[in-house]
Amino acid sequence: MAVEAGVSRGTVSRVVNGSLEVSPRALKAVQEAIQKLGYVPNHAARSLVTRRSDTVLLVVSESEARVFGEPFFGSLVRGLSQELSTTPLQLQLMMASTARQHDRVEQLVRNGHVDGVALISLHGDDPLPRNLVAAGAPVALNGRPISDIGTVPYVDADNLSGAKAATEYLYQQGRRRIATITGPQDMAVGIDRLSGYRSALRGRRGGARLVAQGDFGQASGEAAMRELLEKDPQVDAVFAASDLMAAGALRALRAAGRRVPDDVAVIGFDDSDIARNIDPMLTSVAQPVQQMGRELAKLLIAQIREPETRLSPVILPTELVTRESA
Amino acid sequence: MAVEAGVSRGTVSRVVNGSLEVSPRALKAVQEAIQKLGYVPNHAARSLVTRRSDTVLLVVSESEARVFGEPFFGSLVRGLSQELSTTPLQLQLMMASTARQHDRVEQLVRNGHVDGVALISLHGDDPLPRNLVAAGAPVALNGRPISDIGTVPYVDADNLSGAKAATEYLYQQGRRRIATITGPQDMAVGIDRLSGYRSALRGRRGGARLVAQGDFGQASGEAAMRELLEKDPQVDAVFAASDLMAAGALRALRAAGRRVPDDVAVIGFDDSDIARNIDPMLTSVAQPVQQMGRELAKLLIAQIREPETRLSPVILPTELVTRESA
DNA sequence: ATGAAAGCGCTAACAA
DNA sequence: TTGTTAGCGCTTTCAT
Repeated sequence: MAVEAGVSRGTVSRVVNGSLEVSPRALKAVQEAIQKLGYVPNHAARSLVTRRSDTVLLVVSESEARVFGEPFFGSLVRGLSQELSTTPLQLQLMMASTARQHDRVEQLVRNGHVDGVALISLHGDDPLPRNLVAAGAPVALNGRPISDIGTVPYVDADNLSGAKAATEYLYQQGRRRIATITGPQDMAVGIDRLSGYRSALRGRRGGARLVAQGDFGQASGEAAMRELLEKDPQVDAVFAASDLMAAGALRALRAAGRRVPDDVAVIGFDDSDIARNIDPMLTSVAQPVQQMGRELAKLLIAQIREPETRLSPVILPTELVTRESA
Repeated sequence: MAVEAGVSRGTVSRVVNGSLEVSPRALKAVQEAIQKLGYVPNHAARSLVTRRSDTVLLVVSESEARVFGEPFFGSLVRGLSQELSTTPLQLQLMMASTARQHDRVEQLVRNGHVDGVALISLHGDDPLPRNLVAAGAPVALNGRPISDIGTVPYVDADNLSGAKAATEYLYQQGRRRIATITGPQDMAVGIDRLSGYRSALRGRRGGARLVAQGDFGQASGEAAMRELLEKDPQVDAVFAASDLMAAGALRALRAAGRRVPDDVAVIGFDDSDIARNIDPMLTSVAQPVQQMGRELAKLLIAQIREPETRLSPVILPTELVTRESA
């Protein structure tokens, strides 16, 4: 390589790494040699001396993956990958739910095998992000951590506004007995979507406050809807904190002989495949999952470039997609 | 490290790599030192000398990702990751749809930056697998390649048997005018599911052959169902090559005033979220996606361990999951 | 069974 | 601006 271009290895290295202190002549010679030989720097050798790995790790704490549903994962990865492709960073993947696996992640970080870590679907108050930050690694979270970590930047959808918009929409449609089916209240996403509902109804007169608990799953939505119908047979709208629960609600409503949206309007959350394919098609709050992946990557990239940066959370807007159900 | 254990670096290396030619004494000393110091070998340094990367690359040819639906991706990755976690291999991810990106994958392989490549959601007759094999890299495909490559091992679900089982089930339920909604006929998965339908009806008397084309998407299923109803208003069953198309068919049937399953039985394929959440819940053919991920990894691992191995395709069984729609 | 030493391909500090 | 050189941390002969 160096011979081919008639320069020293040092100069080749300078060209490859975009150093400004290279003569146009040498630059050209090296570039041509690179072309001709199809030269690609050896990653291991470079990594050995620079002590960078040019790798970011995506850690999936499997446990809650189900909560978000799988499509979430694919879109997020797509976004991450997209953003990383503008850098030399490679994306590495690891599932880690057990403590043992978490230890392994910590080791990878401490030994400089990865330059940064993105964490998704974390357990409530997992200590992993804290430990990682303590180890001095760039870290970014997906989803607001429930125990406020303060120092770890995260990306999340604006669940509160989304839920609020959905509820307000129902109110504006003239609905006055608006119920909600919540997600688990030990997760930020569950809490925030309930807060949004409450906030929309605050100060409104005539608005009933009908809350039933769910776990984001279909069955829980169906049960919750039955419960709501029993509590208040007059209920004329329901905001469910997930599409799956909305689908369950739809079943319960049909079983009870209520027409949707004529008798009861239904809104879900996530704008998933199900929303588009169920009958009636669900009005739902969409979150920009792929964009969230991109922002997650950006958070990491910024920290890797500028190790001392303190980043703020990134909250991405949600959007109400109206279809047949409300 | 070496000092701590009172041995040479060479011996440490021997212990770490499980060489048999180490005295129990030295072995113990080194192991204790490793424990004490939390030593982890530097991956870059090792890779530099061994010329292995201990990394396998998962390449997603984005274009068709949609066809399978996103949940597919998540489960597959989970399986892959699970299987790889029993080895020192790391999973690296890359989206590559453009020719440029394909080139990059080839370069990574040629320069020994990855030890093997798994390819998913390939375009019909993508040359990438061939090129990769030519470059001497272990390769494994997900989904039978349409142009028979012959030398590249792949993993696939038994689409033919699955489709056949679904159709036979309909027949056994007494249905005699069984239609099908196919997937695109330029993909193995579309072709095989149609073949399965045909094979089930072959030689059966009274069985109508009603075929309508779809593209795996919901809208195409709805249109296809309308078309089928027009062609044969007496149709009493339909096998759709995807759950999405089955969901579309359900819509068309409801619009036409047919009851499911009373008037028309419906079976989908994929056993996706939608199948479980739609009303009526879909009877559907399940494929073991996570298992497919595991097998994909195994294919790679086998080739990495034994470079000259010629592997056969792995066809995994499908299963008919009966619910309300048939 | 073990130590000594060479060298994997690269970057970065230094000298020129 | 460029060449020279010293390692980065590891594995792997080759001696012993």
